[in-house]
Amino acid sequence: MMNVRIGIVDDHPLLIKGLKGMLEQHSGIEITDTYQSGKELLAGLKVAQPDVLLLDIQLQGQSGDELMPLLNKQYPNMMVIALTNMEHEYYIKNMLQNGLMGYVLKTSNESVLLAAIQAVLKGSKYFDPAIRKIAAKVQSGITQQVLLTAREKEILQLITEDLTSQEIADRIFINKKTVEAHRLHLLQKLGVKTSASLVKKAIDMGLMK
Amino acid sequence: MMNVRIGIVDDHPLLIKGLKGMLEQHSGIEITDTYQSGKELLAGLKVAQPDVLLLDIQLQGQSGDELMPLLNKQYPNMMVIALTNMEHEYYIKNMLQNGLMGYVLKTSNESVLLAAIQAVLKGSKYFDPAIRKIAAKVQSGITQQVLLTAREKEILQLITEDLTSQEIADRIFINKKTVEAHRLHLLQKLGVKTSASLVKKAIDMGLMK
DNA sequence: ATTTTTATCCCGGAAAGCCCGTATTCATGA
DNA sequence: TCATGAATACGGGCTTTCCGGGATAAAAAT
Repeated sequence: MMNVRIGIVDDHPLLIKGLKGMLEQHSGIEITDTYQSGKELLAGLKVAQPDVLLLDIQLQGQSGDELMPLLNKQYPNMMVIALTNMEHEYYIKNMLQNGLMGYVLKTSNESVLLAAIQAVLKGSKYFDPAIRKIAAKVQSGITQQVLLTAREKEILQLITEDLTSQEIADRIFINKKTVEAHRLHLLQKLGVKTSASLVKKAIDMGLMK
Repeated sequence: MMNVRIGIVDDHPLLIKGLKGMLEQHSGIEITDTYQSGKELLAGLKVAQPDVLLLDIQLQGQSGDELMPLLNKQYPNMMVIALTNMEHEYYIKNMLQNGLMGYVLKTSNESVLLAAIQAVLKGSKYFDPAIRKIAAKVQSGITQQVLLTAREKEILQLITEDLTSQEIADRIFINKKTVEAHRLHLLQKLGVKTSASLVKKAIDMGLMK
């Protein structure tokens, strides 16, 4: 394998340490930087950029899919591979639209990760076998992605925090009827008829933690 | 450190491989077995038992907190340390009641894990600093465990499946008012006032996946 | 430049959920 | 055995959500 400098972003030090030890046994691979948060990453990249970045999505603070647009814009030559447990269409689509080159699940083994690294170095995209079906669907544009507006996400969050529409309205200074309209749109977008199953479905789809 | 044989149960091969490489750099530590599922674990333990078992909770198939009672009964001399992201009281309590000796979060670093291993080898319990407050609360018996009846769990499940009280009533042949009574008890037990946040809380507490 | 879409906001009425009761059954242990 | 509590079941009354409308302004597409 050609010489490659790799960066790792993950909030699990145990995983970083393990991954580092593992990857460095391969000649040509060098782990140049590891970061435990988005903040650390952004600071570190100003100093030096790796060729390939392994990026977890679930990070405390700024999440991977919030970071991705920034990375794509500021460091377009850095190949980013998502290394995560999130296998929801929502994230795969979001990340791909922002220049992600590879997607590897943490449940995969070493050979998959190495294959992904080699692929993106050649400029090709790489998807974990376990998510190829979803990735193909997403890339073909067949999916009609459920996209929530900022306001809808905000309402959804407050709904899970045990607030009624009236309480939400008071909190964010809009009419109660408007909150109910947002609720209706949430129900329609996720294809359910009760707020209870809305929450379940949103969690299942990865729209919220 | 004294000689110790360690087993690891986790469905992330990357983490296992990394952890193994990391721990084996310490003299006296030997990783004798690694398992990717509860099934593999139970089969493997029949052949040989490690001194310390690092057990993830979120496993596909049988989860760690389902395995724990079995392990405690069949292999009481094996010291089990939970190595997981789950930091909910529900799990900590459940696991501790079934003989768990240590609880380490995956967001911790190497030294915490080593400290946990050393502690349990001496027969003491060890908790990750990040969860000591919760652990103390659980051990002191202050918490009153939320216990749902079979009927309540059944209703809760149907609520998340997008059914109204009337539909649930029709499905299981009871009066709509009775369903609403169960709903009320669910709300009271979990300390919320809407079904939407009930679902969120139930998931957070691990009462359902 | 003008259509089309999207996000946000508002109303009225029907449906469902929430909260106060009470009743019956059943298991437990004083 | 009889008291206690817990689980299940049901009713009335009030609140909230749900769902049919529709309006407006901003952004995107043509």
